[in-house]
Amino acid sequence: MNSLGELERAVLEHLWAVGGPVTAARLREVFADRGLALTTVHTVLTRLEQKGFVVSDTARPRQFTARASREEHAAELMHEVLGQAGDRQAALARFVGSVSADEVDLLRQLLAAHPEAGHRTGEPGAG
Amino acid sequence: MNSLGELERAVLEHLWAVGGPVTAARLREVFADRGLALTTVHTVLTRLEQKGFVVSDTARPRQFTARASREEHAAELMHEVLGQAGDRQAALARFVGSVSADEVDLLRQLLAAHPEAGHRTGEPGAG
DNA sequence: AGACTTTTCTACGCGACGTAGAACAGCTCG
DNA sequence: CGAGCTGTTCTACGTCGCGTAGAAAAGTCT
Repeated sequence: MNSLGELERAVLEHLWAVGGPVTAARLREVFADRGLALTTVHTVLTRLEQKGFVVSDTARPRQFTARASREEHAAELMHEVLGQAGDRQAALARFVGSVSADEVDLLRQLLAAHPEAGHRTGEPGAG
Repeated sequence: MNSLGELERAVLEHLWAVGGPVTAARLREVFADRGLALTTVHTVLTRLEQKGFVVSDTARPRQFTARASREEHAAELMHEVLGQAGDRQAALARFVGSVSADEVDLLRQLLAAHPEAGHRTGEPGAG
């Protein structure tokens, strides 16, 4: 599922941090301390692209961009994990049952502002 | 993070399904269709134990048990994923923003019944 | 003690990842 | 248009995790 290698992970993290498109050459500079060859960076980027975590344009100095933000990615992963749980509801319950108080409050706010779902507490019935 | 091989995964799934302790020999029977050697099953169980997904007693025909239920495991993984997100709140928001309507409702119920946190939305009398 | 069961040790093939050279392709200067 | 530099693709190798299991050691039963 989330099987990324150390370098792959680091590269993806950087793409997330930058937010915008980055070239292989630029990334190489960023990871200068590792003394990587340009092809190494390229290979990693290509693999990340094959795995769907990164996209690139067709411009000449190819621009690589994280397909989703770090948070979107995390949210997606959470869904994946939830999907593996068999009993999604039970897993959700466990999850909610173990988040911090702060996050419980946050969840409440999030749900209060949420547009979706019945929320049948006196709905006129929009549809 | 969640890097389990196919067999490891299958074994863990079975331990979850069974719920209770299982011996290597029993597991071998369960996966008879794969024609595995007993040592293979043992190796897998040992690796799962090293990874912390399984525990075993010291009884002679060693009994292996999943450390957590499937749902607990999923919830733990969700936390791990959330932890990787940098901005936990943003990730939570993304997550909530993309769950199904049914699950949003479930989350509301879960949070309503949740003992933790302030929940200052006008409690009836608790206080 | 002998026979059978269980556990440990060791190892091999394969695929993923870190790593990079070699070759190929496109832009630039003249 | 051609030489040269930059960027891209192809191929490969070492390492490690996983599936797989044999051999041997350790424990159990009668």
